[in-house]
Amino acid sequence: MITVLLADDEHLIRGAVAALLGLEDDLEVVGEVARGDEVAAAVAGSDPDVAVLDIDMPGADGLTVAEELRDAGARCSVCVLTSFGRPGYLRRAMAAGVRGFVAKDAPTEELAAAIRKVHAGGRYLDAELAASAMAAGDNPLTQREREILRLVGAGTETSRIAALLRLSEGTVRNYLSTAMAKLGEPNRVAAVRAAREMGWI
Amino acid sequence: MITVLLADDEHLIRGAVAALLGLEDDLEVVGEVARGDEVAAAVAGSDPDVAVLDIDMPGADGLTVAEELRDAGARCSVCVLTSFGRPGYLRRAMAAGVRGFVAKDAPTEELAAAIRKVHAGGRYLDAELAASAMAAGDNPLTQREREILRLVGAGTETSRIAALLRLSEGTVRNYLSTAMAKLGEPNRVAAVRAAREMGWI
DNA sequence: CGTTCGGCATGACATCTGTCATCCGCGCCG
DNA sequence: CGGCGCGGATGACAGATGTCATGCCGAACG
Repeated sequence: MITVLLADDEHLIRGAVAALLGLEDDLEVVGEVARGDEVAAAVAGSDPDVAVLDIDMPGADGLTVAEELRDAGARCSVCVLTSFGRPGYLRRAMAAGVRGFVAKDAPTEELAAAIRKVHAGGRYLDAELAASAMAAGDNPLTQREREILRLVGAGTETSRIAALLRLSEGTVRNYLSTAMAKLGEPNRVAAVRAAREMGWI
Repeated sequence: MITVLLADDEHLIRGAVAALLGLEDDLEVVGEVARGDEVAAAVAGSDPDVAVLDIDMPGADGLTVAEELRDAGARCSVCVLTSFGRPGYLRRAMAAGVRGFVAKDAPTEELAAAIRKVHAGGRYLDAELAASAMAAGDNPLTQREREILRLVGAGTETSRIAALLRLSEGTVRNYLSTAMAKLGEPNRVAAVRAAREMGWI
């Protein structure tokens, strides 16, 4: 029997996935949490074989949590679940020692298959996702560029961003300009959208 | 036995919800589709008692589909499933004759309960959602403002928006200005974010 | 009927944004 | 060591953005 911990912020989805896994004879859901920052405690408490983490969560996102678990030397394997085909996430997940990567629009059987494979010490990559990650290539954005794109995406004014990062406004605009050039987008709104889509911010 | 049609673009989630509903003795999932524009055909084909529609779907969003079903005089009741607490969606759903409205982060039991209630001719509203809808009030944006916010959100340049809508650029900026004022946001990015959050675009 | 109001539309103006040339500092390699 | 490339940082400038005053039209109302 493989024990599983589920982390996803949407209660209904979490329950539905639990129901799905419950249909498998060799899988047992031993814990559920709604926030990234609750995962560590739950892993310590219920000691699951595999942790299934959604990426978009309040508290801490799934990838950050995976990095924490690796650094803490946790016993359990990690399987990440992602909404869209954000290729950039895959690299970070790999770096965090995640061995399972499943897209939410993958066929139903894939999740259980991924959990088994990961628990056996293997890797599981959604084929579509892996392909789009190859196609997209590396994240070309620097730390500063990502930071500023994130703030712009939150609707922050340029002046506030400059103050927050102790930069001149011109510098902030300049980072945005290089980011827009790298992404091939004509303005900040499009750049934020594109970077989000790629999983680069 | 209540027959159910599921519409959600994420395969895994759709399968998981189907598994969840499969646990209920009186519910049977008789069809699944991944796109809004496939719903009408599936309803005609499998003649379900209740259609469970996600709002965010390619092809046509859940609310548009609900309006279509109502206009076509479809027999089946509709239960809408929504990701975030986008209060603005609720009003549109009500107007479209939707009688069930469930948030994806609602407790697991709520979906089955909503389906039964809706099938019996009653209404089902997620309490949290209803409360936030009351708090948020009406959508203050005009048709034009919504149209332009949507285009800006897609990263379209002002000049292209003007061309698309046969307006002068100044007019486009003006609609954005009034939208920003109504939303209390300082720039277009923030305005788009706020409007999305409220379910107003 | 006249008035009033809200949505639509425009141009002019001040401000903000995006681009460019430039400089600094650091790590790397011949 | 000297030179090169890259990320970080800046200010100046042209062009895009946000605001404002204004006008038009149709619906609502006395």
